[in-house]
Amino acid sequence: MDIIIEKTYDPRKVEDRLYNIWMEKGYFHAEINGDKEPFTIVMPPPNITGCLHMGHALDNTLQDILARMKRMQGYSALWLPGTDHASIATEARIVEAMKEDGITKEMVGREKFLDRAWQWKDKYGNKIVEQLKKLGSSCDWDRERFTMDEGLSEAVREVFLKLYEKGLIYRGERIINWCPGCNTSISDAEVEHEEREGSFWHIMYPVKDSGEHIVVATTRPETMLGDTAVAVHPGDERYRHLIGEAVILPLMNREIPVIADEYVEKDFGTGAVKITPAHDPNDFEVGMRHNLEQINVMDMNAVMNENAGQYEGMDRYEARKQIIGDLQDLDLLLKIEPHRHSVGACYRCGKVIEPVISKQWFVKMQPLAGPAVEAVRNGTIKFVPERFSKIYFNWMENVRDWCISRQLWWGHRIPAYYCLDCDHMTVDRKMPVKCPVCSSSRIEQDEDTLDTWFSSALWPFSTLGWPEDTGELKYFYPTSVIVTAYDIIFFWVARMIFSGLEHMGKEPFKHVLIHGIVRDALGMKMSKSLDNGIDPLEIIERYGTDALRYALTIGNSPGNDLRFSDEKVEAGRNFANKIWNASRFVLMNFDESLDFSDVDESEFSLEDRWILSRINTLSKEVTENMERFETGVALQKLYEFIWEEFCDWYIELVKPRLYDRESQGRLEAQYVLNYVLSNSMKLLHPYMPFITEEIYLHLADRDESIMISSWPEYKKNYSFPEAEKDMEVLMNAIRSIRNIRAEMNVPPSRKAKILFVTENSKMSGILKYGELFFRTLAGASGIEISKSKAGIDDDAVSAVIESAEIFIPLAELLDIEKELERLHKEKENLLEELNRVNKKLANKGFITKAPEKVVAAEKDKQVKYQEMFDKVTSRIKKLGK
RNA sequence: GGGCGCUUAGCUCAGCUGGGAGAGCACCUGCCUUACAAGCAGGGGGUCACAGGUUCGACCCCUGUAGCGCCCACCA
Repeated sequence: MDIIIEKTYDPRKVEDRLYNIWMEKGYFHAEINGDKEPFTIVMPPPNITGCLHMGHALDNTLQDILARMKRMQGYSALWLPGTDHASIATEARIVEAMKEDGITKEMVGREKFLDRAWQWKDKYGNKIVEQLKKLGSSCDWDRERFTMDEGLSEAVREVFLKLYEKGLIYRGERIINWCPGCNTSISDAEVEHEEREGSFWHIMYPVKDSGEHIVVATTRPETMLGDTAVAVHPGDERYRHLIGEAVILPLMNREIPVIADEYVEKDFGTGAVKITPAHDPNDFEVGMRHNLEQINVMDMNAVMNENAGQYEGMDRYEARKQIIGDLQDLDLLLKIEPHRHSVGACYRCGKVIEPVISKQWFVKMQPLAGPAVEAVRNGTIKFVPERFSKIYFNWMENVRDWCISRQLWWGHRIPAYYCLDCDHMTVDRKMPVKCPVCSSSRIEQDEDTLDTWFSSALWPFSTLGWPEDTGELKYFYPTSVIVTAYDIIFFWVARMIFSGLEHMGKEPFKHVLIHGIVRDALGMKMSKSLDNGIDPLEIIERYGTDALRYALTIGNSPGNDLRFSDEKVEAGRNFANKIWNASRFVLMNFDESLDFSDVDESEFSLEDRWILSRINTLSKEVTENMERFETGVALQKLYEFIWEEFCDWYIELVKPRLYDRESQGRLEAQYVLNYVLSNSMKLLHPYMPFITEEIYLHLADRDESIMISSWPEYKKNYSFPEAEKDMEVLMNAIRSIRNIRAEMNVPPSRKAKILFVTENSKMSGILKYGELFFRTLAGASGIEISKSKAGIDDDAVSAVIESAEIFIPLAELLDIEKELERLHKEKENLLEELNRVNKKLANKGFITKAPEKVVAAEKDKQVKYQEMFDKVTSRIKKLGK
């Protein structure tokens, strides 16, 4: 058995091999099974442009943890993977690549461009899938989907048509966010607002036929070329006389009216606002109210157009500079104030977005938002942690119509068709052969594609076959939980919720598990521009997948960001190695010839019952934590159990029984070792799938794979609370003795007889049973238990534990002064405890109002501490002449 | 302008529905003990940001303050 030979766990020899076996055996595949409850997770589809980063690693680790546990619990657990075409990001990458060859989109044309895009998808789309496999992801790869698969595209068309017919999708001229970098419209959610240092330019607009000027303040002087009014507050005395008058727009020498509108804040700026309906969302609204002309002064690259007069052809910022200069020359620039204000930028390319009026497609949000809010409010869908529902409400309740058309080629083309002869528009699943109005066959499809998120919004049901009425949908939908970072609640989670409710009539998932983002060791967000990203694959190469998964899970609570550091991964690797060696120990002391059916459970020793009881409790707690999505706490508990209780204690306790081949209870020890290790591996498997499987497969009591083994459940017959208490007593005694020996610098070779003094017969029974442990673990040459202190030498070191005193005769090593000092310190500690308890019990309020159990526990402590205190005191008296 | 989160050991973070403060790393001491030095045993270290309040009892609940961070927002 190779496992026994290698002293160090080498993940590279294990991981790929096991993953391939799991794949071959089809363990990841989930079937519709009426005898099982379904458990479903759909993976947030990574972009086909992407490389696996730490965010993916975290997200998918969490999903895998849940999927693996549920699978072992007997659910038909489906984790459905896939990828997203990511229209805007992918198209940008392809365009970039083409640029290097000196070609543009337009040069090759739409069809050829799409060929390239599909090639790109074939080339890179699979990369991330392979990387996800390195993570150990137990996805059902047979059901892998891509947002532009035929079926999913059909779902997109179906939804579009449905919403259109319902009046929830419309086309119209509105002011939208234009990204001059990506050359497309984007939705409100895709605009990132950032506070920036800017300026507030105060510009004088001359009032017509009067020597007066009206001063407007603006952060964007270049838009003045498109001004069609100046607005003031109706109640503003300063400007009342000007309402209805005309002002001359400088530089353009155009007459524009002064209007009154409530929108204007009297106390902000100068109280007079230039109105540019074509380049500002607020001004657009004002313009609508006052029937103002909309003058677009820029083209789609944010370059000034023919409406910009002499500034035509200049970039918007170049024009700004020029305009400021020209105004200065005309003496119309009153002043420039520094001014912090928020600027909208494209979340993809970072370019400052330009609000422009454009004909686009929109989803009407009000009717969809209502039920989506209600589903979370009434608990049908639960956010974990709960606080994120607030963020969701805030967004959903204030959401504006969703601009869904994009001026891109890569994506789902909008299923709207225009007759070139009569302009009639048809929205349908496929292109009409003839125009239903004029019968012309000259028909063209809308040039635009849909927002990427329009298709991913359908992911929980489109991937299960919708709009077909599939068995998968019936069985696996609604899904159980969606796992994602808080930064895409708006983009994705919110849209899945209203889409699921609208098209399926049911919520898309029961729980939304939100996690934070992964930061670097310094707490900085990992980003390409900072180049501080850590490559998960490199970590896997160096430390193994299990160690990475450990680092991403341990001590993290839902919703919180986590800092990633090598130290954490090292801790994970060390843990894996610890497990490895514990397993080596178990296997080295196991013969295949043994038959566990000969095990006599009534022969279980104290330590056997203790560890069995402990893992029994542990499995209950871990299960509960995991079902509450507290994966970090659960893993912490597993770590402590395995390392401390199992390795440091149980294994050490049973060594004598194993080394003596004739010893009684040897078989039972081997059984318990196997049992506890096996169950520990099962509980740990969701977190560290590889090492747990590798070990599990070597154990005596095994299934074909840990993946299809059953999740440890709480067993009444393995609950031994009494053994837990008694063992605790023994462990405390051993700790006390070790402590003394260490403090007195007693060399390990120096064995000493240990004397226990106790009047408690149960205690003496336990201590007697523990003799062997005191010999092997506490440097005892032997023990003696007596009821009285008579005959105990003064040159012994002592310690008190509950209901017993411990004496270690160490004659020549003993320094009385030092010993007294130690005892005094001990006495002080006990006094402190005693005082606290006494004070508590003297409090009438506590006695009458605290729960009985708590009061009783305190009373017990009082007796215990008093007794221990007395013993230490008397010992001090005895030694201290 | 709203909203949210964080502040706990030197560092990074846990701490479940209030009932004697925890882990990893770092540090100190002693150990190559036949599973493991990626280890074993022992140890030091915290006024749980601050100020009030509720309670018999507060790291935990309430109010306020400060510092840090994040999200949302149409005051140009």
